[in-house]
Amino acid sequence: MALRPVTRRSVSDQVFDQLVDDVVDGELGVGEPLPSERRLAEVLGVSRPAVREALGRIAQTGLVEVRQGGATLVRDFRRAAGLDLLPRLLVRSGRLDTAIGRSVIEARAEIGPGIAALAAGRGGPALATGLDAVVDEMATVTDAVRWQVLALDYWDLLVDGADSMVFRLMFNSLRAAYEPALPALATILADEVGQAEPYRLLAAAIRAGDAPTARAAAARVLTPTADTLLGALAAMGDDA
Amino acid sequence: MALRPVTRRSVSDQVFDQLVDDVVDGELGVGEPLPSERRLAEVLGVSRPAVREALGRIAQTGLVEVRQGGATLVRDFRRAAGLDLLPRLLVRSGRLDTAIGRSVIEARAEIGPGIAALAAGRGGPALATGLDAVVDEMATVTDAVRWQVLALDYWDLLVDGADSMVFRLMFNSLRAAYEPALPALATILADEVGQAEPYRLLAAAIRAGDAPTARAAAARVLTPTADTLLGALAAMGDDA
DNA sequence: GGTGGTCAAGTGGTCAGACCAGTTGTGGTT
DNA sequence: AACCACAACTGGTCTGACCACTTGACCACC
Repeated sequence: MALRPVTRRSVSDQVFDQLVDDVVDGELGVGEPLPSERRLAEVLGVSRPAVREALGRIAQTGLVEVRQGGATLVRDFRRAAGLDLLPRLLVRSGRLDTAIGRSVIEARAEIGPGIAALAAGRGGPALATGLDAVVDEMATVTDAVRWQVLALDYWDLLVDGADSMVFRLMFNSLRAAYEPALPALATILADEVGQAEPYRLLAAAIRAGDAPTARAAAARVLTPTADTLLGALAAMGDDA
Repeated sequence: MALRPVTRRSVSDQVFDQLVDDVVDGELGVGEPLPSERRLAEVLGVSRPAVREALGRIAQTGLVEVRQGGATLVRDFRRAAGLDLLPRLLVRSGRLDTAIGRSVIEARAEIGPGIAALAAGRGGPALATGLDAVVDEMATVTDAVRWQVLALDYWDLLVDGADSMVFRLMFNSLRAAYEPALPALATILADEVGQAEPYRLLAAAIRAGDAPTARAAAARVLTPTADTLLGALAAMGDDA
């Protein structure tokens, strides 16, 4: 019996979801006005405060622009939204957007080595020891999902070692985007389970404080999985 | 007569600002409960809906966790927040945080070349022509702020050419972070005004579809300004 | 023909007070 | 000691009212 926490969605959460989807899917064109708060409340069968709470969060996301006295206008999220929007773009109405998935994988492969290089210069042996501990556990694991979780833990440590708030926040945003899809990812990447050697080499480069080697080692960690995932995405795209 | 738009801050905006600052500055420790909504409303002299709108946005940012029935708890934003929080971390209570400024500059220098490489593979001559147009204008400009704005326009085009939603959203977040500081940046980088040649070389590499050369050219665009800015930040840090 | 003033209608901003729903701690019961 | 019931919190939602602002139409006036 597999139990999972009950998820309760508040009214304003549901309004938020619905409006975000409408804006992101382009059902509401850029520059067009949203219905008034009162009208939305009436149509959706909720109170105005509930609508307002949702709209306030949507405005913060950069999807709309609200102006007192005037109508609330739809903005171009490609220009105005920040990385926090990524999770909602990646899986849209239950389906994974392959183009966005591709960009996530590319960004991961592009940024990871930079993080490793910074961490090599700043983490020191303490970081390397922590990484090795994770790798030791990875080497013994057989469950594909557990493997992915440990890989995330590994990168979490690495990002800490890079001592960069920007990369930390980027990592958080990216993790939030693909954590929901982690079980699916684990299946696609099942063949990689147990191949801990690249991770160990990266940790060694970190211990040595060798930034260029760490950069290359990180690329060797990331590139194979990136290729596998891009291949899987391409296959999905063909189906659709 | 230099006129600028009047900025009106709503009550819930002010509550939002205040609470974000308190959490980010660590005045409210991680795991600690916030005062109840009713209490906050009373203490701040505003209505409960206003407090709720602010809290909802703060929760979305990942700074707190609200649970019906229980208290609202402070989370560790280093773990939970996304890149959208960056602007509020970079300038905190009017002051620029040098450690975070450093990480922004590092990230820019690290990611820029990757974007250029992607754009070289996807942008084509059309992109290069657009870039050249911006460079042509840069070459004629003498105002330092105007120069920075054009540089941003240049990168905006480049990011479009990379055809990557993740990099686009990252760029938006980073731009949101340092756009407020742009006048100050322009002063520090005044010496770079007019030096458009690196930008032109990058555009040429894009036109040729030569990703490795584009990567190197982007590094040559970014590294000098990064060094200058890091130096300025270090000087600021010494003062404090 | 353009300028500025006036006004009504519609929009978002804020408030007060009430009630529902869920959590937590307390104290009694077994 | 384990369990349970209840009271006193917490956040969630609604209603209806009023304020502040923008918009557009209309109307003088120059």
